[in-house]
Amino acid sequence: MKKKVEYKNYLEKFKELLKENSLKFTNQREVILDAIFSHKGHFTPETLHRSIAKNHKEKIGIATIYRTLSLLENANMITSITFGVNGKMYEFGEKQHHDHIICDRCEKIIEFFDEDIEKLQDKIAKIHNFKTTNHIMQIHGTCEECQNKENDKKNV
Amino acid sequence: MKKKVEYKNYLEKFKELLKENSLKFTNQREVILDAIFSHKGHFTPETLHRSIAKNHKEKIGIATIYRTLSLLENANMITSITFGVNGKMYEFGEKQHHDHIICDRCEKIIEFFDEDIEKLQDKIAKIHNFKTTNHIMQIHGTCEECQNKENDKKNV
DNA sequence: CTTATTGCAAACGTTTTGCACGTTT
DNA sequence: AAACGTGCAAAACGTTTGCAATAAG
Repeated sequence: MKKKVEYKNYLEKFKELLKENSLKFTNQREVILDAIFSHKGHFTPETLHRSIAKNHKEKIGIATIYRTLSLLENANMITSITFGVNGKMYEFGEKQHHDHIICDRCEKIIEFFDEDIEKLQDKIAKIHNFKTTNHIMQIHGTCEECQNKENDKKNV
Repeated sequence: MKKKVEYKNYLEKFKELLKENSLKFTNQREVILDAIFSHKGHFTPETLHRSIAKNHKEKIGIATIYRTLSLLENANMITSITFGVNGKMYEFGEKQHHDHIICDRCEKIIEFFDEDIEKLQDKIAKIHNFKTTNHIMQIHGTCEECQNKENDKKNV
């Protein structure tokens, strides 16, 4: 029940966004919004596209996916993160800002938030007279699981 | 004079790297190394390529640039940073680890280092039993200069 | 003379775009 | 009806790769 209500809000917000900009509420946009909402965690335009192809009868072109994702990102309803050189990842937005720990072996993503780091970032921006719009912080390495796997191999 | 000596060290280090891996010291590689060294600040494979085309008579294929950059990055002689989705940036390596403040208007890059942030990152990695290989931290926003430009416009 | 390296062009994966057609307002 | 959105295929972008020719060890 709770989820239903949340989605309604999300959808309402989206509709307002469209109205404010004289954009149109189309079936495709609704399907994409729904798919984003029900997609747990992180997704790429590709995974979203596949997930829609699987779970909805409507076939939506990849170009429309890209266009809608940009729209939503600009409206701060989703957030994007860039890792390497191969594409962007998105995540359902609106939640509290957080940063990422990324396992380069299994590509697992762990989210974290640290008040002190946030404060230090603000301090540094201030020192340089910088007006911050956002920041990126990623810790790359090997997660516990993958470390264990590596050790197992060595001990054979 | 100081620079000359530094470059010699850099070149020596590169030659050792090659020898250790039974790789060859080619003219192209020397030119690329030189170009990287004399390139102030940050560069992309493209800018490096153009700079070589301009300042050296030898024409070097873009593929060779990419291959050499990977080589140098793996050997930790240069470092790469990824911003958006449009390609990598490199910087002359070996120097102390640092992070970046990026102006999204004029694309200026300011480097900074903060001991406390580093410590906090280690702390967080430890909490999650993560073995860190490196981390990325970027503050995005508008630099002082660009803020002033914007204000000027408003006050016309 | 063996092995690595190069340049080229083709392939790659992701993202963007032009355009004729469809849909929302 | 006007304006915006769509799907498609083609283009664009940075990057990687296969290959035959070339250069270094």
